[in-house]
Amino acid sequence: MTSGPGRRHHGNRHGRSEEARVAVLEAADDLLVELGFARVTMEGIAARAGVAKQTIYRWWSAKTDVLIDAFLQDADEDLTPSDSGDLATDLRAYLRRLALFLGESDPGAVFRALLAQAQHDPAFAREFRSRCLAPQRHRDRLLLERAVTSGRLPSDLDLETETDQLVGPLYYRAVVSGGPVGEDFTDALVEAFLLRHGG
Amino acid sequence: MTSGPGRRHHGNRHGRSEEARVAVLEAADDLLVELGFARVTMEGIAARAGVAKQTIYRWWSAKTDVLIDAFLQDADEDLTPSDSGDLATDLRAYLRRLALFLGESDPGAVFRALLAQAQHDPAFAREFRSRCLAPQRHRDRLLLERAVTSGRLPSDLDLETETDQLVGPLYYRAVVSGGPVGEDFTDALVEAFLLRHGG
Amino acid sequence: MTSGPGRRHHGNRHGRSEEARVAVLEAADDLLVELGFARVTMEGIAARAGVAKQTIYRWWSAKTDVLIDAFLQDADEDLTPSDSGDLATDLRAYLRRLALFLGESDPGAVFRALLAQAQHDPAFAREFRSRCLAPQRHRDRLLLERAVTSGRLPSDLDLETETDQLVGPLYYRAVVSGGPVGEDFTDALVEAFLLRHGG
Amino acid sequence: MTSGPGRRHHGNRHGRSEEARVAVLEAADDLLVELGFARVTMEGIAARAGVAKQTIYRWWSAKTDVLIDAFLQDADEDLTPSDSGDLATDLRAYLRRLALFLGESDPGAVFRALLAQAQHDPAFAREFRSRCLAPQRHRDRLLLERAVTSGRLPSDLDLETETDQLVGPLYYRAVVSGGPVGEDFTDALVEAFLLRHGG
DNA sequence: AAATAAGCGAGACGGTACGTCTTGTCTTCTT
DNA sequence: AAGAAGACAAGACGTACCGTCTCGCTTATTT
Repeated sequence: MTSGPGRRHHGNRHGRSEEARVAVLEAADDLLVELGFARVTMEGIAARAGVAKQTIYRWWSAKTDVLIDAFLQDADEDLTPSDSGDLATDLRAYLRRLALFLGESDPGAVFRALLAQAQHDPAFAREFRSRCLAPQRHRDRLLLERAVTSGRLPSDLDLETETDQLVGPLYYRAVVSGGPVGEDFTDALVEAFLLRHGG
Repeated sequence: MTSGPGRRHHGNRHGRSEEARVAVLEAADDLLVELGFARVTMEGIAARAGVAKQTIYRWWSAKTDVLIDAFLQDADEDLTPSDSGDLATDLRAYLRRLALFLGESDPGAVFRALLAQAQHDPAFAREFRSRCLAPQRHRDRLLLERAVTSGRLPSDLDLETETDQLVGPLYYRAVVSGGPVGEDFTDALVEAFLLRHGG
Repeated sequence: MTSGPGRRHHGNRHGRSEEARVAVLEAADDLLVELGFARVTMEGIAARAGVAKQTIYRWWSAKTDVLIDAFLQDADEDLTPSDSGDLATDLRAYLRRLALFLGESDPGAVFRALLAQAQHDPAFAREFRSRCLAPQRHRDRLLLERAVTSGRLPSDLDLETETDQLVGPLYYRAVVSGGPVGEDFTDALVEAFLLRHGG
Repeated sequence: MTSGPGRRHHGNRHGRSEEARVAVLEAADDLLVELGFARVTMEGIAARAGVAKQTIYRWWSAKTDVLIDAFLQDADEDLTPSDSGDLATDLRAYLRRLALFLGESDPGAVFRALLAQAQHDPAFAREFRSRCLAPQRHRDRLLLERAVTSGRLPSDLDLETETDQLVGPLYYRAVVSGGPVGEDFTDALVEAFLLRHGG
């Protein structure tokens, strides 16, 4: 219970309060899941976090900006693809985890809310794409990239289109149609891929 | 200075004003394209339409409700699949039109905005799914349905999964990744489908 | 308990809500006396009056503007000089009432607060002078004016300076020095006046 | 680049920085004249003085406290009555100087602002009366006191009431009515006094 | 010389109130 | 009866200051 070197205090000249930062991100996360995006407000986040509004505005520009940070803290760890050596196995595992993430998890709810907000606000869309979607896209295509590098897939493969065909239907169900994204479905996507590329 | 027979007046005892209805839908449509969803307000719609706020609230529950009506007026006509007899040709044509609709058209912008709002508000999501997404889903699977009925595709085909694989990547690019949805891409989706089933 | 023609309701196209107007003025008056000027806030007035902040801002520009209205409702009735025919008697009576008003009454507290605020804000000072001080000044010199008109005082009397000598010391004690303003004091001011002008 | 002997540096263990003290008082004075009391803030004073807010709060309790100090530095020197031996002459001279002080000078502006604030805040009123008004009151009655002591005025004179009649109208014009306080006016006040006592 | 300790500039913090904006309801008058 | 007008209660917005706090620096004295 010692105060280590990373311990930040309220207000000092060397930067922001880590305590406040974490409280805000957690409050935003919780409120989104509890109330839904529309009813999350800066005032609500401040009250829940026990923080002054000005402290939020000092470090974030809007509630979407808070939520991006909240999302980024969770997304990396949950979604890094494994690498067993067998492409089919890895793809099946990754799509299952992606499905759970998008459809069931709290960070997934944040992701969908931000994705929605990006439709409403072009300026935010740019921010969201570069900070959230680009890394996510990178994870989504990572297994195919590795397979090309290791020679298990031909080097002239159109990675963009192939990735879209692999994960697009999954996002579609999770975000647009609201259909179920169970193992049957994700496995079928992998089967279709293998049919195209000879697995 | 006479009023023609079809002329509807402000306030009358014979039902709602068609004039006001149309003015509201057009104002909503225009404002969405001009300002983006976030900056469309009921007050703005009323002002643009030259209509009292109460008139809007009398007939619609919220701005999303107005936009659904505005969308439904435009969507049907644009997206009914043609039927040339050749499945591959029809699929290619439909996906191209769907891509243009989602990515470029004004009704497509309304659609994306409403889809986004459905992420933020579960109650609206139900409304939107039944009134907009279900018909859209019906159009998206119509060609495959016909082909099954006419025997060109096997009757045990999983229509849901196949439709998702066909249009999912397209929605994904249009709504999520923001990538281009040109002919190359839509044709590639049809090729993949034919590889699975076209023989 | 009927709703007469003057009865005003919440929001209609023909003007403001009398109910809200009165509630705001009373709330402002009460809060000033209870808390003192510095702790009267627009939010506090709104909450006490059961009124939305916007309703206050629609009709008043600031809390001082509300207080001016609150003051004007009370001041007229309390301070109209009587006219017994005897100048000395009338002057003594008026100064006593003025002393009580400035030093003891609730409207007097409002007056002192507004006078103070006028020192702090030149723009408000102009407003306050024309709407409150000018009528007050008129009341303060009314007895002398009448006496000049009726010939009891010479027509070349410098009314401004005489009025200042009569009431100035009283305002000075009430507002500046905080000294007592009892009958001894007000009567002494009248004696001095009579000494100057021959009783 | 040497530091002179009187030079105070940031931080030392034996007392406050004279440099900071002076900078704060000057900043407060300047800002009051430039912006008016309402727009003078602790943050503004700190910024103008090139001083940390905490430094101000360490030595003063509020902006009014700063202004009292700023006022006291200027007031004494300007307003000590002269003593020519002739009461009427001295009174005329003093009232003219008092009028200029209250109505035209920068310290007079500070005085009026503090007087105003004393109306708003009873606790500050006590502070202000004892530290500013009492000495001022002493100066205002000094000439009459001396005249009593030296036998030029009767020893049973009610000094309080006489002083009020002498300077009250002047304060009244300067602070309340905003009327002009020229020589005509101040001389008239002295004439009235002489009429009462001058013989 | 090193250690100590106070005042300092800096600025983040939890708060409160500001004045504005939009929402959805309501009432009145007009057509 | 429907519409136009617009006042209303509610409550979130983003900003400005408040007064408190911690920090690391500078400096004068003490050891």
